[in-house]
Amino acid sequence: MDIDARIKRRRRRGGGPRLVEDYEALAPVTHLDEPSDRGPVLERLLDHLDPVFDGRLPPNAYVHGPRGSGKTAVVTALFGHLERLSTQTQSVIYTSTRAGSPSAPGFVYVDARETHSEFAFYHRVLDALVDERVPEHGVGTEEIRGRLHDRVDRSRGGVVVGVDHVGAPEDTEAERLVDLFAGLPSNASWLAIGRTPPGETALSEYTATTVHVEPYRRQVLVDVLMARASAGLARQALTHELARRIADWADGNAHDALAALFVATDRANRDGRDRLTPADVDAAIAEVPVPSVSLGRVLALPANKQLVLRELVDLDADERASVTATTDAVSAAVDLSAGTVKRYLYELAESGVVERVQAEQQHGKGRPPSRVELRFPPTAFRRLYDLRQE
DNA sequence: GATCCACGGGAATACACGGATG
DNA sequence: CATCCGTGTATTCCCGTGGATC
Repeated sequence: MDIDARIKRRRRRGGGPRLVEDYEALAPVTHLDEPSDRGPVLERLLDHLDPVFDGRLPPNAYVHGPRGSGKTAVVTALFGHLERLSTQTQSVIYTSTRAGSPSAPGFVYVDARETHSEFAFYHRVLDALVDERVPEHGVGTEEIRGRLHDRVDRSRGGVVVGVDHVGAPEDTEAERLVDLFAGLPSNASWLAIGRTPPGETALSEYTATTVHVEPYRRQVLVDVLMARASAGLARQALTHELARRIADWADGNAHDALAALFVATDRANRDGRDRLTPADVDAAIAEVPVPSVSLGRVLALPANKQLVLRELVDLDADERASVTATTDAVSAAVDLSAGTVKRYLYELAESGVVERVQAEQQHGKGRPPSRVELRFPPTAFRRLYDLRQE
């Protein structure tokens, strides 16, 4: 680690007791390389991917389960390991055969929250497969798709594309994805991950396998919390008792549990304490909305939308009394036009990041305004956002 | 010069209310 | 009394433009 980072860490804790060893390790959006206690799911995913170990492609698949059940945690970890294995195998083969064509399938993880357009999707997959940088401008979608086909057709093993956070069924999301997947090379198969049960999404009509992920059981969730605490907090900072308290409340949702731990930690840290108290935990639990949108989703938003949210979390009640008032307050602080800020707010409400709550109509004239309420814990967002700006 | 996409801006539509109208 | 209309506000929808990048 370089000296700057060491100094920064010292300054940040200001010589007081060091509660937080590592905010990143503690963050609800971070996934550990070895997720705890998702063994059975891992086994079923490996069963599905088994053909890979004979150099063949598995069929398409759909993984589904409720919020915070560890879908992303297990898939990112698994794909990470497989990709590492794959590149190692490739280099072995590369040195022992004359052709440079790799035989082990590649594994690419794509977060649909960050790749909205067709261009972005193919770009992401191609970028993960090749060493050279893939241009983001000046070249059309078809060109990128063509390059991707070339690259994958040349490989013998093909590629498995994992697409996480695929959307709700009502919109045309499933249709769009099917088209997107149809544009992949023939030597590719996909694994989609979402919350929608298979019967309710057209996606499952194209898959041979579906894997269901169950919510965490209470004791397992306690273990998850304790593992996080030991990765990111000072020793003894989180007691078993408090972890149980969080787990009871979170009801199997690891995201919300970790968010509560994160907020509680922030509170204790601000007060200069070196361990969490029941009051910290209670306050944190009160701050996490139910239902809440995942912080990963918030932090995957375009930069300027996050900027708007960053201002929003610092506004006081009367500045949030209506969309118009909020627009005025935010656009005064930010280099965006009022029109854009307002549109953002409506779009954020549409996607569930914030919620519009209609005011009790008071001043007779006109349609009654609605105020904007957060669907995520503001303390957690504030801290994570600020950390990422450094 | 080509391309993507974030912004900006404005038109169209929805909603609430009170008063006018049949 | 039921319905329509005008006004004012909120919300949704759409698309052209331009910055950034290759």
